[in-house]
Amino acid sequence: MGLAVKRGKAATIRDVAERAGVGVGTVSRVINNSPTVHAATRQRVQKAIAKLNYSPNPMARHLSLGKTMQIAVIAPFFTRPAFVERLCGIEGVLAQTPYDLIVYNVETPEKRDFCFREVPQRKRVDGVLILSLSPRPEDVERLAQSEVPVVLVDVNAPALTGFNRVVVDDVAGGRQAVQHLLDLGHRRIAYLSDFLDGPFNFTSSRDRLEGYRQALKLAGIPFRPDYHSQGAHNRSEAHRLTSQLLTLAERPTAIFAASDTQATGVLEAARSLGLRVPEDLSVIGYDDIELAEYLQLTTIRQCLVESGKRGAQLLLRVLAQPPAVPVQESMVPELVVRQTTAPRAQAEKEGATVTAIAPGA
Amino acid sequence: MGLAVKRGKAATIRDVAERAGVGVGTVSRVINNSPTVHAATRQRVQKAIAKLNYSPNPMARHLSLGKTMQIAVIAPFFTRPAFVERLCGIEGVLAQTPYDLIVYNVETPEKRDFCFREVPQRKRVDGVLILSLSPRPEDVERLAQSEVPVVLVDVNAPALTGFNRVVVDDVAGGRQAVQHLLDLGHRRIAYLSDFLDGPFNFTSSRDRLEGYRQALKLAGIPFRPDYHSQGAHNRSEAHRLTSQLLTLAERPTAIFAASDTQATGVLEAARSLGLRVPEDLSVIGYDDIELAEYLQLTTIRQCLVESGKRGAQLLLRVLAQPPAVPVQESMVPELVVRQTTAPRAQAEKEGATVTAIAPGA
DNA sequence: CTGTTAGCGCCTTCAT
DNA sequence: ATGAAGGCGCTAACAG
Repeated sequence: MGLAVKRGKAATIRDVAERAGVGVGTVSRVINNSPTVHAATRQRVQKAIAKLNYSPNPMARHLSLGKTMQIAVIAPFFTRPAFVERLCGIEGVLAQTPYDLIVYNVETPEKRDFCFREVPQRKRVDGVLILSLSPRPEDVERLAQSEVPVVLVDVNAPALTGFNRVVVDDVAGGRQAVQHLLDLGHRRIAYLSDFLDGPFNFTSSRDRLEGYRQALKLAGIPFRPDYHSQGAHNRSEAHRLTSQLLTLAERPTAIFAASDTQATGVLEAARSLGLRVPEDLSVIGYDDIELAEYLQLTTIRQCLVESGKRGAQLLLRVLAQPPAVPVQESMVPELVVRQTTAPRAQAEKEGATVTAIAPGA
Repeated sequence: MGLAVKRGKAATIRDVAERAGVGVGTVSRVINNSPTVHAATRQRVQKAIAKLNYSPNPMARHLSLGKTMQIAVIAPFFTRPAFVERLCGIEGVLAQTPYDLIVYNVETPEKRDFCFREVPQRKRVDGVLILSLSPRPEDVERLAQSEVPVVLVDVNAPALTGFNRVVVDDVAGGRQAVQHLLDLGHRRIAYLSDFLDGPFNFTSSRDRLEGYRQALKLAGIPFRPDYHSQGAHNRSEAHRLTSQLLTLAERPTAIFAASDTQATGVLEAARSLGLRVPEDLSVIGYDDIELAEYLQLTTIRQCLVESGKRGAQLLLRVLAQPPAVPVQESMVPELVVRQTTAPRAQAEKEGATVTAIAPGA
C-alpha cells in the first residue's frame, strides 16, 4: 500500500529533507554516504527516504556531477554472432560497474556517420566503444579531440594508432588458416570473403587476405585472383560464391572462409554439389563462434567475448585515469582444428569436374 | 582550424547566445526550431553554433524537459538467438526515433530483481520493455504503479493482464508441434524443455507443455512423465537428456524440443546414437531462429523479430498516449515443416533421404 | 519576435 | 555536523 507515497509525483531530495527535518545538503550526504554525518541524523534521513520511497533522479545528479554514467557501444550488424559475442563480453564487465550500456547498431553508412558525429559528443555518454568500424579521416580528428574517451575494438586501420584499442592480428590469423591447409597438402586454396571495398571498409577481411597471400607466397604458390571471391556477408551469398568456385576448371581443394557464418554457406554448397567435407573439400572458417563447435568446423579462434571484455576494461581504465599515450592491446588468434579439414591426399580423384546434382536434395 | 573552439570545455548555450548577441532563450528556440524566430536572427545563431561547434547537453535538456529520451530493455540471456532477434526488432524501430536504447542483461535472479526494482524508477528512463521475464508479485505492484510505462513481451503469466504486452500463444504453438507429429503417425512423442521451475519461471516452456498435453489428450494418448525431460537451456544438456530418452525401453519416435537451440542437442544425440533423422527419429524445435533454416529443422515459428518490433511500437504508442485500458497484442505461432520430421512409417521406405547437416566423423 | 528569469533535482563549497 | 546558497545547462513562461 503506497500510503505515504505521493502518487503521480516522485519524491525529491527536498521532500526527504523536509520530512526528516534536515537540509537538502544533509540528505545528499546521506545518499552519497559521506562519513561526516551524525548517526542519529542519518537514521532519520534514511527512514524518511524509505517512507517516501525516494530515489535520486539520475539526470539531475549527472547534470550536477557532469557525468552520465553511460557508455555507448557502436557496433555494426549487432545481430551477427561475432558482434553478439563481443557485446556479451562488454556487457559482462559493465554490469559490474555503475555504468549503463547504450547500444547503437549501424547497418548503413548514414547511421555510422551519424553515430560517429553525434555519440562521442559532449556529455552524451562518458565513454565510447567502437567495434570493427573504421572512422573516416574526418571522423578521426573529431574523435581524437573529443572530450569523451574512445576505445576501438577490432579496428586495425594503420592510421588509427593514436587511439586506445584492442586488436587481434588478422594477418596472422589468415596466415595460420592457410598454413594449416598447406600443411595438409593443399595447394589449390580459395579465399571467400565479404566485399573488401564495401562501404564499411572492415579491415578484418582485408587483413586476412593479406595473411592468405603471405602464406601462399611463402609456400611458393602464386596468388590466383579467381580463387578469391567476394560477396555479401551471409550464408546464401557464400553458398552462391562457393558454387562458382567449385565449378571452376581447376577447382580448389580447400576453401578459407573469412567468417564462420560464411563457412556455413560453403558447407551448404559443398553438400548441394555432392562433395564430401572434408574428404573432397576442406573448409576452414574464422571466428570460432558458438555454432562452429556444433558444426565441427575447423576455424581460427579470436576470442570474441574476451576482446569485448578487454575493450570494456580498457575503457574503464582510461576513464579512471587517462593514459599519457594511447594504449594498444593485441590478441593473437588461434587455430582450432576440428573436422572440416583433412589431408589433400584423401581426395586423389582430382581433375574431375563437378557437375551440379539436384540441389536441395 | 579549431580556433574558435575552446578546447577542454564544451560550449554552452550561453556561449552561443553571447557570441550571437542574443539571449539564451532565442538560442533555445533556434535549437528546437521554434517558428517564432526571425530569419536573420536564426542565421546569426546558427553561425555561432557552427563556429563554436556547439551541441546541446542532453542531460541538461532532459532534466529540464523531465524526460530522458531513453528506453530500457530488460532481457534474460541476451546472447541467446531468440533474444538477439527480438532485440533486433526493438532496435530497428527505436533507431527511427530519438530514443536511445539501454540494455540490461539478466542472467541471475539477483540481477533480475535489481532491474525490476531500479530500472523502471523515476526518471531513469522513459519506458521499459521486459522480455520473457515474469515479474514476481512484489514487482507487479511496483511496476503497475510505476511512473514509467512498461511493456511486456513474451510474458504470459495470467496474473499480468493489467500490463501492456505482446504475447504469442505458446499453448497453441505446443499443440501445433505435437499435432504435426501426430499427423505423421507418431504416438510416442517426448517433450524436452528447460526447467519448468527454474528461478526465472519462464512461462513459455510451461505453456508449450500444456499444448503438448492438450494435443496428446485430444488424440487419446496418455501423458507419460518419463517422456518429459527438463534441463538447462543449452545444447549439451539437451544432448544428455536426449540420450536418456532414446535409451528408454520404449523409446520415443519423435521429440519436441522447447527451443531450436535445444533441438540441436537432440539432433546431436541422435547422431551419436546412430539414429537417422527423420527416418528413425523425428525432431521438431521451436522459435525458428536463423539457424533452423540452415539445419533444415522443422519448427514452430514465432516471428521473434516481429514480436520485438511490435513491443517497441506498442511502447512508443503508450508513451505518446497512455491507453485507458492495457493493450494486449497476440501473435500466433506457425508450423514450419522442413526436413527433420517424417511419417513414422517412413523407416521402411527409401524416399528422399536427407540428413540434417552433420559434421564429419 | 526576443531578452529575462524561474525552475528541473542534485551536489558542493562556505559558513556556522 | 549541518543548513544555506550557488551552479550544472537547458526549457518555458512572462514580459516587453
